[in-house]
Amino acid sequence: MRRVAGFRQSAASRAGRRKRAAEVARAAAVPASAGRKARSGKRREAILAAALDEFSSRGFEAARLEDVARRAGVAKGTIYLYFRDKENLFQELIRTMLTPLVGTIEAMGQADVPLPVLADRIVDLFVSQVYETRRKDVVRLMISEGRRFPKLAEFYYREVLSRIIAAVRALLRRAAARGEVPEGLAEFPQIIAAPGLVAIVWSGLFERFEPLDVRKMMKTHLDLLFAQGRVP
Amino acid sequence: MRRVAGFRQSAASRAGRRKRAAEVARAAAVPASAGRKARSGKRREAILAAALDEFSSRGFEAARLEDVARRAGVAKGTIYLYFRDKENLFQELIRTMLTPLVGTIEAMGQADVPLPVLADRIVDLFVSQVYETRRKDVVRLMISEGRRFPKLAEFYYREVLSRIIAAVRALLRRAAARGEVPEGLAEFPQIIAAPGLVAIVWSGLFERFEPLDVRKMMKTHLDLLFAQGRVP
DNA sequence: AGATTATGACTGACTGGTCAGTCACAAACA
DNA sequence: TGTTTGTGACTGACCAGTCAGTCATAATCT
Repeated sequence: MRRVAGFRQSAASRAGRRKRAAEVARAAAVPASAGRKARSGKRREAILAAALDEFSSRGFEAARLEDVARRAGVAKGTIYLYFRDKENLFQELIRTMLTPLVGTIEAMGQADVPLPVLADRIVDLFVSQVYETRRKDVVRLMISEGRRFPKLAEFYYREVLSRIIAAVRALLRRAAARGEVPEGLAEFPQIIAAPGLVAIVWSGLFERFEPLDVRKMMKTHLDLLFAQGRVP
Repeated sequence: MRRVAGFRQSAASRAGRRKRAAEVARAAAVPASAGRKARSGKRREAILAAALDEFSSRGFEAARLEDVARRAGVAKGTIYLYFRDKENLFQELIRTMLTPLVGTIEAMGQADVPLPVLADRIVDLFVSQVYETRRKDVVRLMISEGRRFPKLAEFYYREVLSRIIAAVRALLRRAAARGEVPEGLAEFPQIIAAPGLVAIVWSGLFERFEPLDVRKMMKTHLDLLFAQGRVP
């Protein structure tokens, strides 16, 4: 995987601060006093967090593992003790950060609550668990780079997306059976999530020109969709 | 990157293969018979088309200008006669392919047609002018790479997106005034476009696992949103 | 018209900068 | 002490962008 020369600052200008920064970061990230097991876990986490920062701001290709290492307070070679290669690091980042969310969503899909309450819950869940979180960056990364990592896209589809879709679809079907939403909606759970995705893309590209009230947009959207049942 | 006018290997030793290769490549892309003006235009187009192919399949960073050149039937250096650098090539690609669409959309925003007809028109416009077109790839590129090109995102927002949003918003306001859609919707024209964006992302990442009927999804969505007015 | 000269579009080998991944060695631990 | 964990200089491969040189075509001349 290759690089573009023009878009980064000169190597020389970065080199000066490097050593000092590494020492500071390392001390901050992993206290030398902890046991080996705990220390190892913390290192892994530190590397993943650093990787997310770097991948997010420069993109997967342009991100330098040396910068990831520095940010994690670790030497470059150390990354290779925890991850097979750059791609595997990316994979583990996605897996680690998104898999836990699935259970939460599936749980939410079980309960049959009144639609207005459901709308609020969906909005809250998205905003508090994704949008205001580093998960937003992970999702953005998946959107941006996923196409070039078919295996990763497959993993994500199988382990995350298909399960979320199934949960939402089941929920919508039950609501449709009660006549609260039209039948057609259950066929496209993607519609429910669409504004969330728009918000993530928007925040990365256009927020600075025109801020977007995510919460309000999602609420407006869901209220509109869910209002169908009220006037049969 | 600068060059010192140092020693290069003798020109004569290079000249041997040149002529044949040049003729073959050029013949494929641009007939040598055309006038200089026409020829130049075709070359530009050929390079842009090739760039779209390469950027789409490998991403901006990983795309090699040498591959773009080969695909366009042109030498690498020729690209630099038409575009300042790789980034400018990307910029021109976006500008060239998306700007013309704006007028069409603004025109559509003028007419006040019945909502069900409007829904069909929006779906048709999106599917026939974007989704089933190379513009889909351009939009995908914008989504994927736009964050790392703030100037490009700004251009795109100013010249394309803000105008589309304004047109759709005006349309929605007029519909709201007639009571055909709720007031709230006009605040978020993004909601109208959201499933289109989802479709583009989906097609790149998950189509092979679960195909998506874009037309039907968009229609379902718009019919739901626009159904509000029918039952006051 | 045909011959001659001028132009600039086009070529592609080359350079300098870049970085993922390796490995010989060092430090920390138990 | 031996084992595990960590280090960072190094290497091999990579590619954007350059520019001296070429040659098809246009312009000018006869």
